[in-house]
Amino acid sequence: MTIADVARAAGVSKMTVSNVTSGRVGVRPETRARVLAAIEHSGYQVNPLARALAGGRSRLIGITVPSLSWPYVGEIVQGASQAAEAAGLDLAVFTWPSGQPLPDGLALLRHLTGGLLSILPPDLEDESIWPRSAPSPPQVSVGGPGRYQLLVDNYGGARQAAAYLADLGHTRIAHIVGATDTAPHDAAERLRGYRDELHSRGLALPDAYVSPGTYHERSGLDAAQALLRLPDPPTAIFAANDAMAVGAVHAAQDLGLRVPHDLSVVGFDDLPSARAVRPNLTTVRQPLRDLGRLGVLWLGALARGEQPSSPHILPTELVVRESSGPGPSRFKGVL
Amino acid sequence: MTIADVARAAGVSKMTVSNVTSGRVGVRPETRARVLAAIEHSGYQVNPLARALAGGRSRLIGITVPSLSWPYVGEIVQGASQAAEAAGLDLAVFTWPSGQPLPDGLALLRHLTGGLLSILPPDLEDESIWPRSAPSPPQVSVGGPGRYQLLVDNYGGARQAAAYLADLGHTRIAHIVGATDTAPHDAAERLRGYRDELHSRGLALPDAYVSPGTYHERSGLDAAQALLRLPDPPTAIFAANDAMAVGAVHAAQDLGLRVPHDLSVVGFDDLPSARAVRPNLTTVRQPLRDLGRLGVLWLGALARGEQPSSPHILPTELVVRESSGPGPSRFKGVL
DNA sequence: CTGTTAGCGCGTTCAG
DNA sequence: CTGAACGCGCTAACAG
Repeated sequence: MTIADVARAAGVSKMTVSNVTSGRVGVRPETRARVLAAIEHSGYQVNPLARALAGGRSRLIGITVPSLSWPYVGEIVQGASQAAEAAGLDLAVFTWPSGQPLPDGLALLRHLTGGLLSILPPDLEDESIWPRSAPSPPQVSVGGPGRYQLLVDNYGGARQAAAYLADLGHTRIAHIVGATDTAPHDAAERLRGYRDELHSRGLALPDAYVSPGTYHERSGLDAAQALLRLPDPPTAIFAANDAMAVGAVHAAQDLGLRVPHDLSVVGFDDLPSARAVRPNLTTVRQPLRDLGRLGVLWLGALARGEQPSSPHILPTELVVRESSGPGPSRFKGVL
Repeated sequence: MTIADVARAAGVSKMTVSNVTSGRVGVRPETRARVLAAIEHSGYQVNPLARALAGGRSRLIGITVPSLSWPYVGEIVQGASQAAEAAGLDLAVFTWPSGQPLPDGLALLRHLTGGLLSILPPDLEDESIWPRSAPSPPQVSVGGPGRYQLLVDNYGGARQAAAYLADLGHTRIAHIVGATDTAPHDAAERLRGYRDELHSRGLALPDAYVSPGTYHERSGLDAAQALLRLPDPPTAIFAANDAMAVGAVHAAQDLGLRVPHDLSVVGFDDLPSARAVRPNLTTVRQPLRDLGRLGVLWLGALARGEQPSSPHILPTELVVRESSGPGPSRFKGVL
């Protein structure tokens, strides 16, 4: 079943069939009906490969992600997926673990897709994935380097969290840092925001209050355990993501401390799990779905020849729930 | 940069370049070296589209998933992804929400991929996704209908869970059923396993002990709350997945009950989150990553002309953790 | 409005 | 071991 078969059956040329399947104008209604009937009758489907090879516009966009087992990534993809569906586009997801070489499958994307969205792309020397010489589809980068980048205000979000805890009366506020290999930039920015905010308030910040983590729940538990055993333990912990914040809550509970009464915990991300945990997590919300949605929108704009202003930095939002409360000074003063 | 350019630069024919890039034998080493040098120098990359269009074998496999925001699905994809990488294959993920029409992007898969793995595919009248007439790549189905299907022993797993609770001395064991729209077959099988096991032991099973859920944490919480407020509340709850089990734990805690002392809770799935929850969840482990891994292996076998014996049913495994304990009879007898 | 002529880039016959 | 010719299915130009 090729376009030629349909053309023969409808008594027209291949070109006319092509015009019909591509939804182009300028085909007489009765001719169109005849072609459509022939298509229906034969069960013909256009071959997207041949179409792409011949230079037709692609309605497929590609998205590369470091891993699909991180809920974080799933949220972004979900946002992109919805936006793509709304725009009548198809979305193909490729995993591209950071540090790994470029998967061969991506060569395909280059020829087949109308645009590429990369989540946390590895930091390539060259900004582009493809050899510069050849023409490539537009690409937008989420949280990584690139010509068109969509970012989240990690620095500002961290300052929000630190400011919130300080305003509650906490003076001993520790931070569990994110992994420095997975999303190094994000982790560094959150650390910087935390530091700057505390410094600006003249709060002491012992080295021991900055504890390394891996973004995994377990590392949050371990880090918090160590923090809480310090001679002068923190009364509040700001973790660089929700998973580690949950670990911190568990560490506190293991030591017989109550959250938020004895320890306040603030996370970062606001994944659905933040609401499924007891106590519900106070956290800095990242607009993850918006990230995916905007990425697809940008790709559409780029395809239309428009130039989004890059980089675009999305704001975060502090979501106060149950894992945070007043600092000890507020109580101690009264007692 | 086409194959012709490389051929010209290396002073050979296109055929020779093709032989080199396809790793075929019968090219003189020095010629091969010359070609490789020309490729390196020019930054040439084969166009997978043209290759596929010309009938070459594809190293790409496709996988369709209902959604990427369910951790359940992420695990399977992760397994498939690892197996694909090990086999030197590329994997493209497409979302295909159940109930939705076939995304156009899948037409592409048909022409481009060497095989298709479908997670929980919608129940099509016709077993195959494509029109039967045309040749299609092999497809294996995970948890859904199809010529080659990979399944999990949901029935057996549910019996394991019910038997375990009964062996602990529980006599009042309730079940929170999974969504009947999302993965109806799975939910029904788990319910059937639960029923059969309790019946075989002659345990009473009031209608009120079978409570509907949606697979979401919130529905587990609501269902458990209702169950625990029954005049004769259950002492154990078996939920059809981990998320609802977590909800049940929270419902119990909200009512001042201790888990597992006052209520035992068993889940289903054993997602990573089952270990990140307090108390750690006792649950029926599904080999999700194996599902993805096996799917890719089957696709490879099918490409080689072998016929896997279908359906293949993978066993589950009961993982005992902290959310389950002896039934009240054991204690009450002593007191 | 429709048909004709060229390719898109590569793999595959066949001869040499 | 290599080279020429042809075809995969479709679309972009240009005619008519």
